[in-house]
Amino acid sequence: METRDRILEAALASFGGRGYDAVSLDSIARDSGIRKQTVLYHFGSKDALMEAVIDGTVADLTAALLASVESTPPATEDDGESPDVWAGVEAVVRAVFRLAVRRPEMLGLLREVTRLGPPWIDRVRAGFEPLVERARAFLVAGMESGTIRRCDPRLLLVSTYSTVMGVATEVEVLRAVGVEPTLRDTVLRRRELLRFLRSALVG
Amino acid sequence: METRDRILEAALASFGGRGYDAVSLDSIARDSGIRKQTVLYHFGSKDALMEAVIDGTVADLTAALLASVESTPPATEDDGESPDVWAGVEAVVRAVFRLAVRRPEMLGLLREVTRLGPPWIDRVRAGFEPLVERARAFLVAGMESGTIRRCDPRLLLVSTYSTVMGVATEVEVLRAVGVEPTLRDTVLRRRELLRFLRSALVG
DNA sequence: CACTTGTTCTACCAGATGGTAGAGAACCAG
DNA sequence: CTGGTTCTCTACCATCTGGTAGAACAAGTG
Repeated sequence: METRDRILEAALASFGGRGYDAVSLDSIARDSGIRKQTVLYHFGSKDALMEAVIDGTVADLTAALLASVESTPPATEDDGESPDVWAGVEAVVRAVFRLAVRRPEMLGLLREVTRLGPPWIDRVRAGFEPLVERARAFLVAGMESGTIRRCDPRLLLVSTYSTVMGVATEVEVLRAVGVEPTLRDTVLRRRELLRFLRSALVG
Repeated sequence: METRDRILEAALASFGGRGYDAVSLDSIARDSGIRKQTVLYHFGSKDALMEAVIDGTVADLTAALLASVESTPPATEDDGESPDVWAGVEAVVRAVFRLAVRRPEMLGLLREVTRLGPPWIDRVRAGFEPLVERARAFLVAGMESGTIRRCDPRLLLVSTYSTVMGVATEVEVLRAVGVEPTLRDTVLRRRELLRFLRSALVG
């Protein structure tokens, strides 16, 4: 069972970092210290390997994000008081940045899959559906409590997602505007992003 | 000279839509109604073709964005009055959405190149440098006139870029939250995005 | 006419790709 | 020891990849 995990790890790094088409089974095998045929023994084909990588990543990302949210008090709907909406947003942003630093391949894979589209994206959509629904409900609750400005929660979710993912992972765009994405710099970026989001959400 | 243009068009559509690695010279030639060797006659190699596609796209995008900005009064620095910052932002967003509808391959190529990184990204960076500098100066002017909240203009630029590009081009993310990216829907998306940006920038 | 130049083609190649067939080794159970 | 299961390997294959060599053809130009 250990070989299987090594393959998955190498495949995640390659697929998330260089992209599905740019990576060969041979190179994944080389990274794992084995032969290509061993890869094909554990996962029947390159497509099947990609499926396994996606499923694993979706599970890990879901777990990380849920954990980050659950460490903050949830916004129950019978709570007359305004729930601490902002703490929730901040927790998620922190989780995403932690992922961007520690497991950048995972966010890279997510980007890659949204680029490749079907059929890969379907697995992600299915796996993330509860998370998306939860985020939507979170925004709606924030609007009803008056903390978040009223608008289409789905579009607000897309805007927020794009902003967070972009600032956290678009290394080349950062360089293009003269920001070197060092580790120390990441903290500044996160703080600016949180200000940006607070303005955008609270309106 | 006509064949050359047909090749460039087909290559742009393929590279921007499916990605550099996923596209073969044979398929580009097929789309252009010619043989692969004719492609290699006009552009010495696949890499050289990609370079030409990138350069053309950078030029076209620059022209489109500059035209959109110049149709609105520029913010001169000796202008004591607050220049109409918001009109500038709105003009650019409108231009990007027009591109997303009419030439989605161009924005797709831009995404692809930021994903591929060096050496491709260098050409884009070089070509966009004046545009980036102009945008940065625009934001700084907005801050000094009190229209835009004060912060690091480079990071604000990255946040804004990410949000606009995401909302305009991330089709699969839109579908994941239940928004079908139809043409009619695009207008709504743009309006919501502008509200989002106004809140985020004005703060 | 011959000669050059520009363009598109057929023919071909070496290397990489995803995938198949099957041998050999390690292990456990009887 | 024997037989079966699990895993990793070598050997091989059909196909596709980017790229080269050079013929065929047209259009000028002297």
